Amino acid sequence: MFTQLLAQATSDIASQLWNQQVAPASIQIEKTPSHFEGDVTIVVFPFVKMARLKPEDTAQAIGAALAEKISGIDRFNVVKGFLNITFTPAFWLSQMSEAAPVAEYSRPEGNDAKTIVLEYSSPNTNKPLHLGHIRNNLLGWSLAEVYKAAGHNVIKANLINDRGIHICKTMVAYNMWGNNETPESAGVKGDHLIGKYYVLFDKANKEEAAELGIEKPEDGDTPLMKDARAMLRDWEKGEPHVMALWNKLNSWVIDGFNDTYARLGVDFDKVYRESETYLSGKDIVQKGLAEGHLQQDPDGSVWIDLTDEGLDRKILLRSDGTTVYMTQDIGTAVARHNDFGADKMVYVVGNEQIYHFDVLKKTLKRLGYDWADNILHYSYGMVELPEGKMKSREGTVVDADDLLDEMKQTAADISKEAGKAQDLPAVEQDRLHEMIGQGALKYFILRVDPKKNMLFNPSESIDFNGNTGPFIQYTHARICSVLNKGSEAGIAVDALKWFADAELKPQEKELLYQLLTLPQMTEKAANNESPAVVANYSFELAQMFNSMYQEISILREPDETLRNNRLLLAKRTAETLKFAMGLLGVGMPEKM
RNA sequence: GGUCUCGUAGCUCAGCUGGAUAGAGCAGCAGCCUUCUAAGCUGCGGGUCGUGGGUUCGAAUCCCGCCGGGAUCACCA
Repeated sequence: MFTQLLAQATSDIASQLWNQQVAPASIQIEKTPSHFEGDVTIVVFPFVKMARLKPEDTAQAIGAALAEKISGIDRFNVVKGFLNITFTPAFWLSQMSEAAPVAEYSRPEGNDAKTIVLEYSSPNTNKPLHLGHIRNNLLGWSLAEVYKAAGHNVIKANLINDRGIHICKTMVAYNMWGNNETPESAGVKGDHLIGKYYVLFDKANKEEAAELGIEKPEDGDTPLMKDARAMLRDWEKGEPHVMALWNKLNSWVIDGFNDTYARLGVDFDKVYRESETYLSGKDIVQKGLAEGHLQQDPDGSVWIDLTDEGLDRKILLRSDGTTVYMTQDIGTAVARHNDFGADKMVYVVGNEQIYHFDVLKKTLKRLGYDWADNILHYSYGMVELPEGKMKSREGTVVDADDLLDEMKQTAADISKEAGKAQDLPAVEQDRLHEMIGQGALKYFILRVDPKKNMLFNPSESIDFNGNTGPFIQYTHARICSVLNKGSEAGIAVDALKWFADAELKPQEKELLYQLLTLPQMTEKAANNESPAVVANYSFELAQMFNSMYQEISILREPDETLRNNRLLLAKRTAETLKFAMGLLGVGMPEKM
């Protein structure tokens, strides 16, 4: 974009006038605020010292030199250390025709393209997905798209946690109360059926604990917990009847997950099962012990001592020689690094596991794997309800499938009330409502800073007006409608007419500027690893468009060149919105 | 207690690699649909950017202290 040109020219001027090297990337160039005259502003305070001039004179000197170098500069003015530059109409108009098509931003030529393995979702197979999982899935998928848009190669991975005490609990409950119930016979998704038995187990276990006076039902010695632990031992031995049940229940859950993934438009290049990887890491730890990086206690357990790095002593192998969570993560990280030659490994996991990943990275480094520095724990905040954290056991969760249904229904209600899209076939309307409902949900979740906890208030539900996904979808549909009406009336968009010498309105310059910053925006989103950047950019763009063309007419403009410029801007806006929101997984309807 | 993190309008959030008068949306009030989609637009009211210092031409943004919320520190995952 032209700001890079401007930065380069300014850098050259600094070296000519004051013999100082200034990196073009470090020069601050911004859109001029609307209450000052000018199109873009260069902040010249950093040059004041080298110029040995007052800020005003420094800006004046740079401005004069720039005006000589760049013919597109019409005039400039100086306010304190701010150099405000105004370009000629012809210069502005040339920018659009020189800009690369939006489609090309999706795969820029990146010479620093990295191979990134990005793990996300990673659910437990004992209960259905809830709103917290949705945040994980959307962030993970969208982050992968953002990386791709910045030119990286991404491998999306999912490690399904299909083994352990939690699934044994549901197996015990199913054996006791299941009566051969299946998802088909119960008429529910497999993950919901399994979730029912998990809750049943927990409830019954609490009752047993209360009767027996056991304090902690979780790790206490209730008969039910003993059964569950016995089943886990049988599973590890590979007892056929246990394996059969385990396979059956897991396949139900995973089928259910896959339905939800498909509905959300979330996918994976590689799916791992913890049952296949849970033994990994043991040999690595034993090797590390032999090499003297680790310690062994008298009872045989193996530890790493990270107290000198501000952490604690952590166990890596139990006294019976079995692995723990950390051991498995060491094993899978090494395998993943070797399998994919990954430059970077990203784990999308909630912020309650910051400590765990801190230990993982430091342990890997201690074991001699220097690439541990390339591990990023992409930790996101939790979704809170007005009454506090979501807790599966207390039933204070927002179920993912229910929420998706509700969003779709709300979209349908609003659409019907407004009398929109009534002429579409029922199937199309259904698809539209799904797209809008999901647009509202995805935008709601992705527009906030991933690091922060976010609040979801079910009683107020998610908005469809204002700074929302549907607003951006609406803007896109409106533009499509204008373009369609135009072509019906024989007014086609002609890219060549753009060169005509017609002044752009200030708002149109702002819109054009925003459109031209798309590549910088995707780069920023990738560097900050934040889909929220994309969401906020899209909203600003849509808002600018709506605001401007509420009053100004596009198709009824009598001047052919002006009309064509507006059509071009409109078309470009629609393409940009579709591309940007695509990074968030939000579909853009042509009608709504 | 140690470590990490968050605190911006009544509410939900932007802005944070320091820049000009701190922005949106929702909620409230007042307007705008025989004219390209009103899921929209325009206007009004609403702020000691938790607090006290420091760094400098300049701090919501960087550093330190304090106050308040959250997370975490298992032979669980």
